[in-house]
Amino acid sequence: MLDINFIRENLDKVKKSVEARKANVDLEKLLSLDNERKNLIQQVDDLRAKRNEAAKARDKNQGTRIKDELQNQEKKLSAVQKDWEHLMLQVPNVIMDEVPIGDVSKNKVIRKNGEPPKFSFKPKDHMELGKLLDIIDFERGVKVAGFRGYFLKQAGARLQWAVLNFAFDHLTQKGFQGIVPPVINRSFALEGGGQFPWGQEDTYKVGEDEYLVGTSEIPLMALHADETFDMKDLPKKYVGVSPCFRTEIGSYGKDTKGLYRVHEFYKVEQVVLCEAQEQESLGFFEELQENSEEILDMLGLPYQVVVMSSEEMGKKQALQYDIETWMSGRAGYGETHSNSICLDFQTRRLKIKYRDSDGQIKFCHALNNTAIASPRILIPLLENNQLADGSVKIPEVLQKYTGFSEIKPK
RNA sequence: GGAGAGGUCGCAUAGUGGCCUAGUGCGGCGGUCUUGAAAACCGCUGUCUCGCAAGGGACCGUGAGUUCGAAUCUCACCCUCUCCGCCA
Repeated sequence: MLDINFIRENLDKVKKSVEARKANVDLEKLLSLDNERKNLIQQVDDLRAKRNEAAKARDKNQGTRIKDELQNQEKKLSAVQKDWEHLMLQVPNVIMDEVPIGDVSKNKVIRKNGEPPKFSFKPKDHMELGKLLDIIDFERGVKVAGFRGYFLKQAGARLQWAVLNFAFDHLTQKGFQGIVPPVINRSFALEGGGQFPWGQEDTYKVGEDEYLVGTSEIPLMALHADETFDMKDLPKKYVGVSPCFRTEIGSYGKDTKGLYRVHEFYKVEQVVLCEAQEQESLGFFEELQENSEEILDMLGLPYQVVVMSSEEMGKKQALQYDIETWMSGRAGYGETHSNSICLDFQTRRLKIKYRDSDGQIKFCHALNNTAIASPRILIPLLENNQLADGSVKIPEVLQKYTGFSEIKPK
């Protein structure tokens, strides 16, 4: 959420951002509602002041008269307030200068790292390999779980825990606090994290007010909702690991085969809360980016870093880098990581604050980035490391977690 | 799931319709004293919101309601604790 004062004072900037994202928000209506709201607040406050006086004087007649008028205006105010809040939640974050304006074609590759492997044979995709090695079972997965269901078996199951553990350990060693968060979250957490209203249909609803989160970023952000930090307690650096759930309703016909787009997966996620200084946040953005790239480097996976365009990035982000990892089965790059700097967009919704050195209370800045998500990351791990007979070599850093260095056809 | 108790300003506690502009203690900040510190004493010390300001208003778990007036009464909900039951 943006500050209404910021919207008023930087209307052009906000408008540009809304247009660049092709977002659907009526800013004019918001501003007129805001005026109405301010007037009503003034009126209601005046009436309350009068009511308080009348009550003090035990003036029943005066009191009754004011009471009626007050109830009237309060009703109006709460209706306007509700519409106002509804619209405020729909205003996307302001994009940073670095964001390319336009659709997916404007996504900009800024860096490539590692060479895609060359094969002397036609590489198999992970579905074939999964079957051949007997480590993925899609047929029974669909039988049991429905569309996009899967079982990971034997070495496949071990491999998934290995990557997750590897990434989790790696970040814990770097000073990130490891967290296993709840994944059934109340609506305030999803709304606060900026998942709602935009991603509502991609979210499973499991209770009156409870939802399955699509990323541990949601509970990790909500963790400190309504808290005010001392400066000395910042930054907060967390690494969460959790299952993630996504309906993928918006991607109905897309990536229908394989492990690429599934309804449930596991993810190790980095989250940072820091002071509200753009330079400092950008420093953490870099740091989170390096961490993810380092993990891919250690796994020996080639990748490219992409700056997401204004229409492709999420509504809560001010700037978003994705990492696309080389997947030999498709002979191309596929998204595996997403790095986001959200400034105070989420923390304002969640009321996560800190007391600055000047005594002022400010909203923290927040960032999040994927460390590793599986089973999607198994795609390049299997496809890029295959041998002619379908065997798959395990990257060295994972071997202490898997306990084997190779998966062989049965 | 059943039965009780409870949610008040960072923490602890007082407060059962108007003297609550929420008291007190602890903690924190500043000062006096001291070579320095402790102790003692004095003062200050919540958040949000409207306003250029002066100054208003809101907030006692959340939301409705009763009343001229609600932390206090009514209803619903959420959460915590204790005991019992069930259970990985």
